Formats: sequence, structure tokens, C-alpha cells
Amino acid sequence: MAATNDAPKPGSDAPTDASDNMPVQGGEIRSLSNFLCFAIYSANLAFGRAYKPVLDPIGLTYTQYIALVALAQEDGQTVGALGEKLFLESNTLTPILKKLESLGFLERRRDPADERQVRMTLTAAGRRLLETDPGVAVAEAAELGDELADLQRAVADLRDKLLRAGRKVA
Amino acid sequence: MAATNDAPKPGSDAPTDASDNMPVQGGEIRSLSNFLCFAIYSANLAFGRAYKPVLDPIGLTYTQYIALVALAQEDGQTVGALGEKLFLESNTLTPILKKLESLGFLERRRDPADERQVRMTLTAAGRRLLETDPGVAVAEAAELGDELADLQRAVADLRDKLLRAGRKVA
DNA sequence: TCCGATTAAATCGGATGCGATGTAAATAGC
DNA sequence: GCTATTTACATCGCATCCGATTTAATCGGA
Repeated sequence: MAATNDAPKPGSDAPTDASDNMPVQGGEIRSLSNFLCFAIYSANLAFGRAYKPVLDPIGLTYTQYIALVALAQEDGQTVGALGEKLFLESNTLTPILKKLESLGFLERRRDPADERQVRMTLTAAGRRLLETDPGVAVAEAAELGDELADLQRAVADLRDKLLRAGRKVA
Repeated sequence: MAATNDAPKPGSDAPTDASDNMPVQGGEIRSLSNFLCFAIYSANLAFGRAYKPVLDPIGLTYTQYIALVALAQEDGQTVGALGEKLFLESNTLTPILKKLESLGFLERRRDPADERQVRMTLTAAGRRLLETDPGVAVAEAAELGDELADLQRAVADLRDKLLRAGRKVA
């Protein structure tokens, strides 16, 4: 029972069925947005579970891994800069970064020129960790094809539209 | 690659340059899967934030709303059945369902024929809530177009591949 | 029939997200 | 210069997620 990954239709791979799950037949739900937000919602959960077998052995959670990947882009990033990349704020990031520091994957240091800011750098151990590139194993296991890039673009566009809409209203 | 899209400087109002977000330049990251999982990850957060202005006034969280929508499909669903739709288990659902019950949006009752199971039904208040169809407002505010259906399908396929991969490994 | 699996929820603890608030450092304005 | 404001993190509390375990009910085989 290892996993939590029960999928619909236990005991079968249900061919590309239209197992859309969710607000579908029944005529109850009207908004297409509901379908899409649920698809994203569950796909995000699915990614977390797909990465788990790869991340568990190296002692990282899914979120910690994402943070490390973003940190690997550039040394000396501040919490705020990282937050812009990840769309997260210090209230969420600070505990995660402290955890990653305690695990020895990164260093946090106040910027001498501006003591308000905390700058972060991956340690050798942190960099080594990413070199195994866990994402590759996941992509292969899931047999993700080439539409990957297009889909990434479409989802990123969607995200940006949603964030723009939010700023308008608020 | 990924981010060349003129994303509108997400987290802030400052006209920061085209913040590409994530594993892009720098040549540090290799796997396309990383781009995609991050896009999904952040799109999910964005959906939650987009729905917030609509859901806050009616006193629901994003997850609670998703659960209600799934519950509206059919009366008398069990926790397990709902969990199959949402890819969640009782450890996550039970607290949420208890909360929704305490808010008066649904009823939970043990099945007399099998006391292990809990069956749920929306109350009139719960049904009324969904009739406002909050998703419509979000879709309009975000100006989501018609690709919506295609994207939903692509993301759902991705999710199913990931879940299948997880079952294989585990 | 009786007892050991199996099953469906629920509970518990750890790790996110996130709004609201706190704190210290830097900046603005006079 | 000196204070009011702003900025960058950090803290706190609540609401998810999720693995592991528990409890209660049902099922199954000898």
C-alpha cells in the first residue's frame, strides 16, 4: 500500500478513458474554469507523488527540491528574489530555507551592505545533489513526450493570466 | 526555452524585467520535467489566489470549494469515492468535510448498511452556494480563452501519466 | 462459528502555503 | 540630524497534504 497513489479505476489501466474525474457529467457544473483548476490541482499533487520515490532517498521534499533548483540558478540570491521566482513569500520560504541550511545544502548569510537581506548560496553538497537531476528519471518513468515544452508554455501563460487577474481585482 | 514569455512580473508590482522564473538561463538545469512541474506548481498557487477574492466573501477556501464541487456531482458519496475523484485520502478529506459540515454546507452520516462508510449530501445552503458558480467570474477576470478545454485535457493526461508512473515504480 | 485478514475512516505528526503581524535596518522628508 | 515611513525577513496561527498508525466494522476460510 505504499503509495497513496490510488488512481481512479483500481485494478485497471482504463485506456485513455475519459475519466475526467470531477465536475463533469451530471450537468451540475457549468464553468470550464472548474475543470481546468481541478486538472492543475490534481496534476500538481501527481507531480509531488511522482518525484517522491526519487527525492525520498536523498532526503528532500518536493517543495525543497523546487527551491533548490531555483537557488542553483544563481549564487547570492536574496529571499525576496527567490520568492519572485517561486511566487512565494518569506513566510513560506524562511522555514524551508532554514531547513535546507540545517541539512547542509545551502548557506544563509546577512548581506553586510544591507543587513535586512539574507543571501543564499548552495553548498557543494547541494550542488552535487542537483547533478543527479531527479527530474529526468521522473520524465522517463512517466513517458512524457515532446509536447512537454508546449504544455509548459501553455500552463505558464495560464498562471500569468491568473496572477494578472488577481492583481486587477485586488 | 521556458520563460521567455513576457510574464508580467509576478509577485510584485515593480516593473522588474522579464522575470523568467525558474530553471532557465545559467544552463544549470537540464530536465524539461523541472520546467513543467514548476509551471504546474505555480499555476496551482495562482488558481488558489485567483479564486480567493470570490471565495473569501462566501467563507470557503479553495480546497473546500473543490471538494464541494465534487460533492455536488452525486448525493450520498462516501469519503473514499470522493477521494478517488480528488486523488486524496481520508486523512486529508476528513478534516475538510467536518469543517464543511460545521459550516452547514453538507451532511455526513454513517451508512446503516456498512457502518464503516460515511455518506455525504449537500445541504440546500451548500447547493445554493455553488449556484453562483464562482469559477465563471475567475475565468472572465483572467480572460481565459477557448484553449481552456484543450489545456484541461492535456494537463489531465499529464496527471494520469504521472500517477501511472508512480504505480509502476512503487 | 470463530478468528485472523481486509477495509473505511479517523487520528497524529511533519511540512507546506499564506494572511496578519512583528522587528530591525534603511530611506525619505523636513 | 532626527524621526516617520518603507523595506526585508521572520513569527504566528490556520488550513491543507500526506505517511504511518489506530479503531471499528466487515469478510473469509477452516
